[in-house]
Amino acid sequence: MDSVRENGAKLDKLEHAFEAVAAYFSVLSEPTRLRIMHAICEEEKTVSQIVEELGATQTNISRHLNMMHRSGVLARRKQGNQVYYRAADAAMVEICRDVCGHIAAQMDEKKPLRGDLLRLMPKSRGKKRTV
Amino acid sequence: MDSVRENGAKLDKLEHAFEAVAAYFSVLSEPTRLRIMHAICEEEKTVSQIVEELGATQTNISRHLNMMHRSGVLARRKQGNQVYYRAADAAMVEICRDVCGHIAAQMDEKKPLRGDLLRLMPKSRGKKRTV
DNA sequence: TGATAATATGCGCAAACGGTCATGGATTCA
DNA sequence: TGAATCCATGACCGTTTGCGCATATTATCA
Repeated sequence: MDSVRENGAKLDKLEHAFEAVAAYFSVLSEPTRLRIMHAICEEEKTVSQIVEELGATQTNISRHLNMMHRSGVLARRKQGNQVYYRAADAAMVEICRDVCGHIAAQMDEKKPLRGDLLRLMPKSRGKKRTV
Repeated sequence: MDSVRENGAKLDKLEHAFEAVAAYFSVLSEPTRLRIMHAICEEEKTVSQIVEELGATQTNISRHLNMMHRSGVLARRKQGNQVYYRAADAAMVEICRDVCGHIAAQMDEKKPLRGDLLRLMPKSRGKKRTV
């Protein structure tokens, strides 16, 4: 019982789990990806819609969207020429909302955007808000 | 109402907020930092305790601890020779626990460590668990 | 079929990041 | 005071990451 070096097998699993969790958080650790979440958490949108809304380049948005899709947090649907993306991981959207509330609260001890940040979630199914 | 370019002032705030939220998630987007959270979320520990428990180098742990402290998620207390670190952001610990549960659930559709991951939080004040 | 629009991707680049080694600063103890 | 312990930090390095440019791919439309 000296340290972390004993029931090896299980520990490897735990290690692997930490990497998975880190990867999960990585998705949300980038402003552009957060803006994307913010843009499509309520309704699916096409790549070009998102590009226009965020004022970013198509290449960049496409990369982020693909990354998020591979990570399983976005789903996509192709319709003719265009591809619609939407949030596929309700838990992530909720976590986003929680953290946004948390940050907004500790950012505004002066009142502003909090509402906007919280908007990250559609009809907020009233709940937690540890804020 | 063409795009994102209208009520500018507020928008800048929102932009800044996205960066803050991304920074917040960045803290959790690294396996070693997650292991640190896992190690001290229940009780404060000294740097050397953490180093030994994680089997990492003192330099590396120290850097992460300082980073997490500057980010406001850890608090520290110096006592004599040593420095005790502890979780200072209850919301973050809770988010960790939520995500760990989420990931554990979608990792084990085969049953293992889930319990260990959830242990991330001490006496889990029964709640959500959207899992 | 050829032109055009929507999206994805290979390549290269600069910056950020995680890590190590060596060292410095502070505190305890003999 | 000097040795030893604990922690932080500067310098450096390889890898990853976010980005843009150009190009490929796919689908619509004339």
